Amino acid sequence: MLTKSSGELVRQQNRALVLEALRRGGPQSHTEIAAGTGLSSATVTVITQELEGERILERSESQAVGGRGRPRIQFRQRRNAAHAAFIRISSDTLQYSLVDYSGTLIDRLDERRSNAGQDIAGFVASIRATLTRLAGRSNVSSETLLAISVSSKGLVADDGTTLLWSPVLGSQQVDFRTAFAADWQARVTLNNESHLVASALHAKLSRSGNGPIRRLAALSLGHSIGLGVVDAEPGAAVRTIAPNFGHMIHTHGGALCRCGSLGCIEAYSGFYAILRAAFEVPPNTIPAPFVPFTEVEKIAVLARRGDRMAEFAFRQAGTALGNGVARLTSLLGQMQIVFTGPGIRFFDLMRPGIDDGLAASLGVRIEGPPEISLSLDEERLIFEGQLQQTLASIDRDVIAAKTLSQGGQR
Amino acid sequence: MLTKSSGELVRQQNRALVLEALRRGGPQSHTEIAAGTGLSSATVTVITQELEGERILERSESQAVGGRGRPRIQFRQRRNAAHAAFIRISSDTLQYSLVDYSGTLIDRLDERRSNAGQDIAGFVASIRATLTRLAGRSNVSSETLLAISVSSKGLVADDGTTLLWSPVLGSQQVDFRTAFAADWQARVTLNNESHLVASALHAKLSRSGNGPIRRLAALSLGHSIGLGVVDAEPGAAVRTIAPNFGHMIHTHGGALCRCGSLGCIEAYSGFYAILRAAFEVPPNTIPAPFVPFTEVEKIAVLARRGDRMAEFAFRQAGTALGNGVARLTSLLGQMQIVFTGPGIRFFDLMRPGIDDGLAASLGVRIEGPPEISLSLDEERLIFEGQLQQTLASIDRDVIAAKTLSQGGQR
DNA sequence: AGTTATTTTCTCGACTGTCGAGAAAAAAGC
DNA sequence: GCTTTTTTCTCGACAGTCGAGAAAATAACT
Repeated sequence: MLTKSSGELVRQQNRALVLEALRRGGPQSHTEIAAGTGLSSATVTVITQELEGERILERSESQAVGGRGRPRIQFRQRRNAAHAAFIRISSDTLQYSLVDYSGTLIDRLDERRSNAGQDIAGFVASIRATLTRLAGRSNVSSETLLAISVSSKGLVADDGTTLLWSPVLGSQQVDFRTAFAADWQARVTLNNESHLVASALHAKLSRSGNGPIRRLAALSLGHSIGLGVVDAEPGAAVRTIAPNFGHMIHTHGGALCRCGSLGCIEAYSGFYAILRAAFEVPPNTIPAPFVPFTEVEKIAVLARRGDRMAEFAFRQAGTALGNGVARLTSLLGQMQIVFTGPGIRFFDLMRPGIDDGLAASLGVRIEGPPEISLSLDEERLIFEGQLQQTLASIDRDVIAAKTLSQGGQR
Repeated sequence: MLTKSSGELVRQQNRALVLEALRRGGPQSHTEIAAGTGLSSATVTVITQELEGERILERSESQAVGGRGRPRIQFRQRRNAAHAAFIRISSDTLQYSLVDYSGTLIDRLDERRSNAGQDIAGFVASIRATLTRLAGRSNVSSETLLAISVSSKGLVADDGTTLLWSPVLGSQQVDFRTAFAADWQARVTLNNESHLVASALHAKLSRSGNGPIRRLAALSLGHSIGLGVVDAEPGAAVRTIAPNFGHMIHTHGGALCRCGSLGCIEAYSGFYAILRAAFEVPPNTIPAPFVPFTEVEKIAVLARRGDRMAEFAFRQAGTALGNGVARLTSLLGQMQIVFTGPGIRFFDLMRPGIDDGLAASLGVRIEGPPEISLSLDEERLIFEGQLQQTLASIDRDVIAAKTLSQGGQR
């Protein structure tokens, strides 16, 4: 449904535009902002003065670019205007990062996770304590910590803050919004890792390539299988989804998955599934909770030497992935696929199965196979995705809070 | 990416708002529009006067609602301000409809389709000729026919006008935009039927129920299987997709589908597939091009009497659908499902299979099964969907054309 | 019939926002 | 010190929305 528009909304929109330009292009002068946004010079003056008064932007007279004329003065985000915290939950560690409003990392802390059974309350309490410690040692107060972004593999609820199922906690659910409500007023979001990877890759490739990419999927291969999809319909806002891909049904009544269901993609393509298939363990065997990476590598060596069962294990994993991607494109349309995660070391072994699984689909037969590529630095992409999404959301909030802000004084 | 905003855009947005309110609530007076849109009375005056000057709206002083005070005067769409044509392609008929800007049907024409092999050029030529005849006899000129909306079962390309694959034409492709370019300047769109059904149902149920529905899928059962999905993310624009559901892979290397692939959902759940399974014809047999509805009914009678193979055929069809819906919700999230089409007469027979196919998924196990209902009047919903989408698109065009319009004179 | 009450529509001035043009500012070159 | 060049800022014009109250149009009342 449409909503009313007015002069004030126009200003909001254009303020957002200025901040977005600054995010995208780094510190910029008055004229650069005007060129980048399409706003007139006069309007840029008004908006930057306003943002300066609210202590969101500051000017840095540096950058003595030789040349005639009045020197440009650059505007940049005032670093202490806001802060954000990221918490990355993975199977073996918890990584905490603290960034300022300009997007620079100011502190980081890695905590080894004990895989020993910890109850959910203890888990949450420990995260709360560590975050408080991290913020404390950088003197970041509840006033300026505006966003907390948690990332994990697994299934996120529609509310965007509840973890429904994860490889780390199983079906023990956590609502991170309520978890942090007592300590912080920050806006809390929970993101699937692959979602962040897809988002970061989309931004990166759209910048470098020719024009924005229509649709992109990031598929993370490892012990579990993750998927993030970015859909940039021209004219509309970019939309991202983090489907429950690893636990989408591959074959009805098929192999037993770690989640307890039968026939999930993960039960064919996850590390434990490859192990199971290679050693001809019956597919209804309860999967090993952890598979050392070296074990999978051993199987890969066997497969590359021509071992039939090892070859079959990777091929079967590929077929499940190929079918899954074919289903994805049947539903959402043709898209570019980027594989990430530790599993891409074995991509060559899975490729025949993937192609096989893809070719089965009418959509692929008509429109051709999707463009497939690999990306190695998953970790960095997760961080970049978190950075982009969170700072953009802070920008939006900062904009909306215009009148409420205590700024404006000198 | 954000775009520049300005005063003129505000006016555009608010003009659109007024037209949308009129679409939703029928003819309305000045005050009703103000209340419905949230705009001030003064603004409504300016906008309605403008639209009247452009000969898009007209006032009808009727509706002598007893009561004191100055009588309300109602604004309504000027019926001749624009026209739209709908062409519905189904396996046995071509239905042409002509509507005016107020949304009332002014002419309709049904043409029996000869199933005899007709070449694609002849098919297109015949449609062009009939549309010209229909418009001619109602005196609708190329100037006022602003939109042509074609609907069919099958797979629509990303461009929104090319039919990639359809049960009617197979993989003979047609780009309807170029097909009509010579005769009309109208904006041409091609929609999947189930897409339109989903869109109409979403609008209808959102109106009647409490608040807008988050997500809804319409699944059409018949000779082929169609799916339309509406995703109304709060805050964002409503998004609709028309996936290639019938030809999404159900089982890798499975039964032979009419499209030539192996293992499509349709190859298990389409009428011909039910027939094939019930009579124990090998699943790699080339499917019958047309299955009379009465044949399927006969099998249903058998199944209801307890015939094992007939029962199995429907159950298997249900499992394929259930798995498909489970995959859909894995990717897009939980949603309400509405079944339509002739196949719902056998819904009771498929239900066990559907539930079975759904239950296999982790998402369903965690969030519970989706809400499922049936809807009988598929044909009417297709028309309503076409009406809503097309008139809304004409409204948008009309708004944008403000300055270019030859209106304004008296 | 004339007056009053009531409701709706329209008009006017204030306010907010964008824009183009040109003034003011600040540096390099001569 | 003056000129040139480039950037930033200021000013008036213009477009749009809004609230308040005037004008319009009818029913009810005397």
